[in-house]
Amino acid sequence: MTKSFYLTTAIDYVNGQPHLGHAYEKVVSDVIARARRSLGQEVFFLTGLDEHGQKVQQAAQSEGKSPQAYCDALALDWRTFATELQLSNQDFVRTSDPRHKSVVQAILTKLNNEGHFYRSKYRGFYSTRQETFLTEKDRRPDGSFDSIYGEVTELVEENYYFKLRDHQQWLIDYIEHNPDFIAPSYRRNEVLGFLKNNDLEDLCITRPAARLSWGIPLPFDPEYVTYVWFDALANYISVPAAYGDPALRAALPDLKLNEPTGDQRLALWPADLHVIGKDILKFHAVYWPIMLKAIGLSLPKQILVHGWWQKDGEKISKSTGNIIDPLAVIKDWGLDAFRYYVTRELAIGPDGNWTDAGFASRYTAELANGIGNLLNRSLAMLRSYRNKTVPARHDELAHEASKTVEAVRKQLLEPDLQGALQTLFSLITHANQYIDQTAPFKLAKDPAQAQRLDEILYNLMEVCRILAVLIWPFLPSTAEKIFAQLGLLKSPSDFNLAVWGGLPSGHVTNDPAPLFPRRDTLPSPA
RNA sequence: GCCAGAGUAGCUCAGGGGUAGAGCAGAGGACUCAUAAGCCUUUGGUCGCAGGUUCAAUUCCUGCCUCUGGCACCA
Repeated sequence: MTKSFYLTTAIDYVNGQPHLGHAYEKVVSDVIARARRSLGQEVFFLTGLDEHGQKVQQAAQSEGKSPQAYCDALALDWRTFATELQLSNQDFVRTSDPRHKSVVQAILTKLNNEGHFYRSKYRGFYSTRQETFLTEKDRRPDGSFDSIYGEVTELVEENYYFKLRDHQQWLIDYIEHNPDFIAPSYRRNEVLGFLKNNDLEDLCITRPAARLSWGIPLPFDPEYVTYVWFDALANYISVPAAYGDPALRAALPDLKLNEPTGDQRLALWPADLHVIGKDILKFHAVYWPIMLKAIGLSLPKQILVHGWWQKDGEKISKSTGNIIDPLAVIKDWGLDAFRYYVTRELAIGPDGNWTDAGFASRYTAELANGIGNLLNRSLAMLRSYRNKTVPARHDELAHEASKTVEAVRKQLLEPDLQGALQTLFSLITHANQYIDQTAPFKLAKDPAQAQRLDEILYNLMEVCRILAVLIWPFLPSTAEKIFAQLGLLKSPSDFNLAVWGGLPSGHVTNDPAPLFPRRDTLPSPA
């Protein structure tokens, strides 16, 4: 059993409908997953939902539903969302899954037995709305609390805590010795700055069941449910454990979950990549590694931190109506146009700025006039001049194409998705220049130039074929369409197909049809 | 306030001790296979401000100004 490339997204809190930020993270992750598969790796891509907590409990109550029924309904929307984005995830985890609960309880039992937890009283001001205790730092000069906290009450509570204090130094060392552990590097610097300038405080990992019943009960104290950390973060290992991952089974020998047999067993841990938003960096780069070390597991290879989207230079906000509805955009422009814009517009890391004009501009200039038109004009010429039949192989653009292929391969592995798209589009530009320089439409009028015309047409068709393979991780449907128009029966999902000379002489293509029809309207307001 | 980082063409950004670069936008042109697409040419800049080091600074140093991110929740 060889270990798969294991890739996760953050699991989203099931409190409302998916928006652009969720869609972005999922698409980026999916492109990486598809790229790795295309390059020949076995990939396990996991996404899912975080369902426990007070907000869900309250929302369910106000709708007169059980929390589980409430989550079931929303989970349907989120699964549909994943489908609409054409995510290629292998599994979809929900923290209310029985398999997840079993793993969480096994972890808690083990860490409790090994003395990682202690019980302690805490008196403080509690904000129900924010589900958090407030400190003196949260107070305003007049002693009151900001209205974002809602009603604040003072209460005394006994809870369980996870000892973090002893873990600070090894974690600093680990991050310093593993420069790729947190990417981009400025996020790594932030974490190191935090770890070096603050003393870690122990982590409160429970809530009294009396106050919060919608959670996973502590196996050693039914008066409590576990809270956030050992619930949500644990999804990354609960699913591998359910698939019988050897590393996890070894770390959690008392796990009460049937082990799958034969082909269903998977080796996934350690994760190769956690894709997360910058808001949850600390949890993933500080708490999570410490939890894993305590459990006795190795750390994920990389935490890749993406930025947030703005719209028209302003913060996206439901209350001001400054929002993007990804599903509306997809309905209007097509999924691949959406996937293209969010991966092309910004690198993974910095914040991005969504503008409808920018979206329309990339659609027209790059998708319609770029890749769409290149395929269209190339196929149209082959149809007019050679009755759709591919001439003998000729290698005039082979060098340029293979240079592009190798550069894209590197960028996909990094992963530099924006860079890969830029590289790939340089081949489109090159092919368009080639058409102008060689003017096949002039040669077609002179029978004496038939040989030269054959050569040019072959080069164009072959570039289009290779482009489809390169673009497949980003725009799977478009890549399939290109192959279909080229009359190819295979799927463009294998990077090995991006080798020059794949089109056999005599092969007959199909008719051209615009991949991205030009349009003159802006996307409808979300 | 503290810690990073950034200020370069209308916009987004790359670069880097010695005549300033790309893409998009703008202007002009030749062509016609194509989704009136594509191609070629081209106008734009005291490289944030002030000092310093140097034969030479946009680049290195110092100070200042402005902005962004992090330090508290949120994809």
